[in-house]
Amino acid sequence: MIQSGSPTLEQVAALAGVSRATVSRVVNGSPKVLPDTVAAVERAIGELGYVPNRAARALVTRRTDSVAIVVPEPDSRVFSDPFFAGMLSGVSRTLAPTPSQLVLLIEPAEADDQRLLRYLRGGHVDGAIVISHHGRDNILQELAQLPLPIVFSARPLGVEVPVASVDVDNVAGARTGVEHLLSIGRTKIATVAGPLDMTAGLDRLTGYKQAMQAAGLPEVIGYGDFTADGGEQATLRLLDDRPDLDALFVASDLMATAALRVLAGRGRRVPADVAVVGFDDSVLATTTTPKLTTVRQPVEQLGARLAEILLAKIAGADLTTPEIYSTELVIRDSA
Amino acid sequence: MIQSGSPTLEQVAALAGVSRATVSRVVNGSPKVLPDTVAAVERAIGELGYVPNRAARALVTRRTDSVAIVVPEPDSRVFSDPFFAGMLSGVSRTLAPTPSQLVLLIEPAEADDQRLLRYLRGGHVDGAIVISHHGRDNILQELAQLPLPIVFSARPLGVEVPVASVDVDNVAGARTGVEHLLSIGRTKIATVAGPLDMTAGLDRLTGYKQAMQAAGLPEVIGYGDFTADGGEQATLRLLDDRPDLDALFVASDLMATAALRVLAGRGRRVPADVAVVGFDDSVLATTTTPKLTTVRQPVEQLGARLAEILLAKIAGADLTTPEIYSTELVIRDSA
DNA sequence: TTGTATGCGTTATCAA
DNA sequence: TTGATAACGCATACAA
Repeated sequence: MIQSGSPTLEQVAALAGVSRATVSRVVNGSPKVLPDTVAAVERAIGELGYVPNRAARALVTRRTDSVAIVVPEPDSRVFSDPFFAGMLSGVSRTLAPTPSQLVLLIEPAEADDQRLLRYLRGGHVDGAIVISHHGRDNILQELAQLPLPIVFSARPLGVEVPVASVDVDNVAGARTGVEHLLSIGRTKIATVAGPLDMTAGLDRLTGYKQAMQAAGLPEVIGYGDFTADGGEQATLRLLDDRPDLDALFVASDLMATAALRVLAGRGRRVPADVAVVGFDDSVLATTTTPKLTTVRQPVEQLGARLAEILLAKIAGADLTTPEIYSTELVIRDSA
Repeated sequence: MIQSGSPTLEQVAALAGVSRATVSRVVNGSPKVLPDTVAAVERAIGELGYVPNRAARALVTRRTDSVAIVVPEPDSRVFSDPFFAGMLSGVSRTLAPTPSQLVLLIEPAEADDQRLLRYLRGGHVDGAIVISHHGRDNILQELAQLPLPIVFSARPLGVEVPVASVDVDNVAGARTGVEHLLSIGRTKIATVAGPLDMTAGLDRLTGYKQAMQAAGLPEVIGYGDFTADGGEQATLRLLDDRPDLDALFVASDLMATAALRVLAGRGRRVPADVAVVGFDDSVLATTTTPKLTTVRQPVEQLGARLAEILLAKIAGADLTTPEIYSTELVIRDSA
């Protein structure tokens, strides 16, 4: 609607004294154009301030030069999650040097999946990255079967077909966190788990169980939902049930901040009385008192890798396997 | 590249036994089509799973049905800022029921403004929202003068032409925060200010000064940069210079978390010895110990309003004035 | 190496 | 109310 006076290939061609086709070749970097011609065309382009019309190009190439980030999650909590922020950062950094633009697809509150699927099926984007922080949405299966290059940010629960995905080894990460608590002499270690309909919640609980079983210690499990409130409730219950706890493995930093607050409220010193290990190493980990010892996942790198895989798939690569990266224990003051 | 078999208007027309033009009318909800015809066309559309080709449509209508969120800020810190998250949430919620898609434009690390400006000038989007958290970028002036509907998330510093913008009254908000500290009997009130090349940093400092002057009290100012580290340094310096402080007005929640940690480290009780008021009411405000008393800005609503204004401008409205919303003091435990 | 001609899928203008 | 037809700006097969 704006660029009514925007110059076209035609006008550049006229000014440069060549044909439209030649200008097109120059614009697209075709090798077989005489240097002189190239120079003339580029001069004309500069003079006119020519910019290719994306719509016209997309119409004939059938490529849109844009990829979607799909967030099948009406909840605005997703945005304030440092996980999402890191992903976005990694993805956009990888896309920056390419011609591809990033389109954000949020599932509207009414949750009409069909609108989203129709959009993706409509060829408006060349591919999609699904930030499926929450699992078991029945939309995941449909997304996975779309005739469109697609990558998931975590193994999508409940999806049977093989799909490309990028994630950390949540099981091993959790195990490492618990093993650290064991190594500093704690034996009454409880966990505040995440929701079990998410890969992250499920796998981190598994890691906790593995470490406890290997140590021959009894499991004490509280269930949260990856929110601060949920973490608070779970911690309160755990403390009531097992007043003698000496350590807490909390499945996310956000829930860990709540746990720290609850412990302070109950007069328990951290880490002297109760040691606490979180998961994420998000910005929250350094804003707490004491600073949080936590299991770091390289979120930005995951996002970058997600974008790389998608670009490769768009270019024709056949990638349908999960990629798993490792975590790293970051020891600060809480354990 | 994908939708090679995607049905076109032509095919729908053939199946429905009408012309392309008529199908187009039905798709675009033209009132003057016979109900019977509409029904026939819709049946064909459903049967074929027809989805309009956006590129073809954009080519002729010269509208792209997409708007950009521009982040002239290579720093990935922007993403992890709850401010950005809230904005995004508000914008996307407002856009959801419209046909417009959200394109994310991040300035790549090399900071080549020209690429960004060329894209915006190229008619790839119908309008743009600039999240200009940082000010004085010299790109702001160029953005403001683009022949494109544009809205700023804060009064852009250093831009002389009138532009549409949405922000809170940072001056009044800060004043309210300081007045609360005064009302609970504090008199030795320092501030940890934000950077002065940002609207938010500048205005909140002004608000602090106004309140202190009105109370006839001396100003004690430390300068941070809206990061946790900066807040920590500034707080340490303040405490060294004025050991007798009894209150702190910190210009952002993130810096306030750092201040709380420093105070705890120095053995000062909050709020008994030193009362602390933050600014934002982001998720951080409830993850600290004690929970933060802070000045709330309705970030999501600002984002929503930003989108509304942009849509209005795209529709032809001539809006080039700032809109200022008010803040609200949220009293928790730190003051 | 360059130019000509054609078509991509849609909307809009003008007749019918 | 509907249909035929001409753009929209570009890339590419084919010719020269």
